[in-house]
Amino acid sequence: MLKLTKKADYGLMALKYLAEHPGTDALSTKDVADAYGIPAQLLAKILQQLTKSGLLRSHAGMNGGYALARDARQISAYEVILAIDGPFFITSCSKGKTGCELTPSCTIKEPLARVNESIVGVLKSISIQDLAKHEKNAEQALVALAL
Amino acid sequence: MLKLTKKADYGLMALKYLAEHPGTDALSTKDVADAYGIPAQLLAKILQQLTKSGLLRSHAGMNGGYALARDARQISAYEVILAIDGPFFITSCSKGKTGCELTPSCTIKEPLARVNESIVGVLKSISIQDLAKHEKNAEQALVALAL
DNA sequence: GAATTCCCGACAGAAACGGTCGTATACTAA
DNA sequence: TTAGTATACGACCGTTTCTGTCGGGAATTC
Repeated sequence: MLKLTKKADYGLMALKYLAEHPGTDALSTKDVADAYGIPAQLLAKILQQLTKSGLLRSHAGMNGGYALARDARQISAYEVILAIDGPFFITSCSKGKTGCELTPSCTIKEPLARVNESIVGVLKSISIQDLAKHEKNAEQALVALAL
Repeated sequence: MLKLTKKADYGLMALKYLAEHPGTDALSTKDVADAYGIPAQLLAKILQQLTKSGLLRSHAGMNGGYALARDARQISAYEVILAIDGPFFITSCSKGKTGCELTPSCTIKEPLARVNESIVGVLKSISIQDLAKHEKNAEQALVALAL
C-alpha cells in the first residue's frame, strides 16, 4: 500500500545517524541500534546490505563499525531504498520492461509509470544530509514533473 | 516497497473502463472482469468498496451494474487508492498524527512526511480521465513540490 | 589468543495480500 | 408472483512478504 518497509526506514535512520556524527571514525551496529531502539541483528543485516551496495564502508574488529562511503549530500534516499528494498514499481503488474501479464489492453500502466518516475525523482532529490539537518529547508527544490 | 496493491490496480482499471464507455448506463462486474481478465469475485468486492466510498453508483437487477458517480475528470487516482487501500503513509512508523513508536528522536519522519505529501499531490493530480485517454499528454502539469 | 565487530545463511512467527465460496438482498421483466 | 440477473457482505484459506531471531564463521585489534 505504497509504504516503505521498516528495513528501509531503519536504513535511512542509520545513515542519518552516521551523518550526524562526522567526527567519529566508525559507529558499530550496536551504537545505532541502541540510539533508536532498533533490533540489533536486524539492523546488522541492513547495514551489510548498504555496505554491499557501496553506500557504507565497514571495518571489523575493535573500534570498528560503519561509516558513510560518500559525503552525506551525495547519498540520496532513493539509493538507500533501492539498496534495501530493491527496485520498485508503483504498479504491481510491471515486471521489468515487459507489459502486464493480464491483457495487452492494460493501458493503465503507461500513465502510472509517469507517476512512478515522479516519485523516484522526489526520492532522488532528498539526500541523507537533508534528513540529518533539523532545520526545515522548505523551498529547497521545485521539481518539474512530466506527467 | 512502495507498490500499489493489485486491488488498487484493478480498481483504477475498472474506473478507466467505465470512463471509456460513457454511453452505457451501467456495466456489470462481469463486463469489466471479462474485459481485463480480472477474477470476477475479487473485482466485485473492489467495486463495492468504491461504491461505499461514493466514487461509483450501483444498481442491482437486470441491466444493472456500476457507473461513475462523478465526471471522470473529477475523480482522482488518489481517491481510488484511498478507497481501496486506505490512507497511506510512506513511512511505516507513522500512525495517524502521533510520532514514531520508537524513540522520540526519530526525526526521520519529518522530511519523509514532505515526500509523502508530494506523492499524494501527484496522485491527486491524475484523474480517471487522464487514464482513459490514450494520447500522451506530457507537459500537463508542472507541480510545485514543497520539500 | 581473547575480545570485539562485521559477515552470512537459515528459519520461524506474524501480517498482508489475492482469491474463493456461500448466502442474502435488491431489482427487472415476463 | 416467479424466475433470472446482479449487487452486498462476511467468512475463509493458501501464498507471499515482512520482521525478527539464531547460530556459526571470519576479520581486526589489543
